[in-house]
Amino acid sequence: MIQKTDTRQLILDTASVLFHTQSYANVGIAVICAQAGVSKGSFFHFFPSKRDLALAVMDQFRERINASLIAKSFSSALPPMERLDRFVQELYAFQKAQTDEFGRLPGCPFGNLVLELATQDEVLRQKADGCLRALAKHFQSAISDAIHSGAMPPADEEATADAMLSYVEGIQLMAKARNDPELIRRLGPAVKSIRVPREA
Amino acid sequence: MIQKTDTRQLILDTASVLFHTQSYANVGIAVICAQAGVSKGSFFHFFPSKRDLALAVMDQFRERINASLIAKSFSSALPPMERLDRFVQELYAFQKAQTDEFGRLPGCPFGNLVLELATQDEVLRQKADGCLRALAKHFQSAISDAIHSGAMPPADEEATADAMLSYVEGIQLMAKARNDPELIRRLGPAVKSIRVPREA
DNA sequence: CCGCGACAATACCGACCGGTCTATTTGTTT
DNA sequence: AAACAAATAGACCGGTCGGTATTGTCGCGG
Repeated sequence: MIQKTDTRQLILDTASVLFHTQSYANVGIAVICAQAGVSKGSFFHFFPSKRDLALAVMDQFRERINASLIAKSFSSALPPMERLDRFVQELYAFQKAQTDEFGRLPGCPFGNLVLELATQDEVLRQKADGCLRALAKHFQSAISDAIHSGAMPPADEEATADAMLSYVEGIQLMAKARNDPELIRRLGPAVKSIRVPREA
Repeated sequence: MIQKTDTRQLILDTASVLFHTQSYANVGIAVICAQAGVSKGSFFHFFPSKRDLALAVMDQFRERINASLIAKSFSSALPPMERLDRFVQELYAFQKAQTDEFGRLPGCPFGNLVLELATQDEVLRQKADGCLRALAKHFQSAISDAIHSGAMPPADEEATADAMLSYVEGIQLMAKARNDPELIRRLGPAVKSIRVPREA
C-alpha cells in the first residue's frame, strides 16, 4: 500500500493537465483514466464523482501556484512594486511554456473553470472563487506594503487588489483568445497603473 | 415564406440565452430545440452543425452589443473619458439585470466562449477573437480622442485599448466567480487608470 | 391540378457520457 | 497460511450527445 496515494496522484495530475488545456465538460472520465493508465474502478475508488475530482484539482492547482508562482513573486523580501512585475513575468513565462508545449495558450486554470462552470455548479463556483480570493490576498499585501512605504499613493487596498487580479485574469483571457503569450508580456506591467481610490 | 427567418431567428435567440447563461458544451441541440419549440429537423435545416450555430450566435451578440451597449457608450458626441465611464455603467446595468433575471451573473458572452473553447476549436476561437478585437477598436478610438484632446497623457493607444478591454473582461470574470454584479460597479471606473506607455 | 422546393416532424444512428457492479488481485496482519 | 481490506480491472447501465434519414406538410409557380 505504499502506492496508496500514487494512483490517486496520477489521476489528479492527468486531470489537471487535461482540464487546463481543454475544459471540464470536454474531458471525460474515460479519457482521464486512459491517459493515466488507470482503470475506471480505480478512479471511482479514489473520487466519488467527477465533480469531486474537479474540487481536488483546484486544490492542487492552488497549492502548486502557491509553491511556485506566488513564492517566486510575492516574497516579502522584494520591494512591493517589484513583486507585481515579477508576478507578471512569471505568468508570462508560464503561459509561454504551456503554449510551446501544447500549441495553445491555456490561460488561468481558475478563470477557465469559473467561466465554464460558475453558472452551473454552485459548489465548484465557490471553490474557484475561494482560490481567486486567496490569490487576491497576495496582491493586497503587496499593495499594502507599497502604500505604507510610499511606493504607491493611497488607495482602497482590497478593491485595488481585486482590480489588479481582475486585470491579470483579463489579460490571460485576451491572450488565450489570440493564442499569443506575448500579449501578457506587453500588457502585464500596466497592472501597476491600476488604482481604485478609497471610499465611494 | 414569411416565416423563413422566423424559425431561424427563434433558434438563434434561444441558443444565445442558453449559451450565455450556461455554456456551449452543456447545452445540447435537443434542449435548444425544445426551448424554442422547434423540431430537430428544422434546426438542421437552418444550421449545418452546432458549431455553425455558435458562430451565428457570436455574430448576433456582436451586432446586438453594437446596437445597444456600444451605441450608448462610445458615441463620439460624449467626452472621451466619459465614454469609458458610461461603458462600465452600462455593463454593470446589463450584468445586474441578467443576474436578477437568471439568478446567476453570466459574464461576457465572448469571454465565456473563449475560455471554454479557444483551446479546442480554432474556428470558434478566431471568431470570438474577432469579436473582442472589434470591441477593442471602440476603446482605442476613445483613447485616441482622449489623448489628442489632452484628457489623457500620451500612451500606446492600441495596447492601452487591449489593456482596458482585458480589464473589463477580467472584472466580469471576477464578478461571475463571486456571482455579484456590485464588483463591476466598484471596480469598473478604475479602467480609466490603466495606461500602457509608448514603446518598449 | 400538378410538381417542386422550403420547411417541419420524428424515428433512428453510433458514440460517448458519468456512474455502478461484480469479480479479482494485491499487500498487510495475524 | 488464513483472513481481510485496499486497490484494480473491466463489463455493463440508462441516458444523452451531435447528426442523419425518412417522411410528411405546405404554399406557390407552371
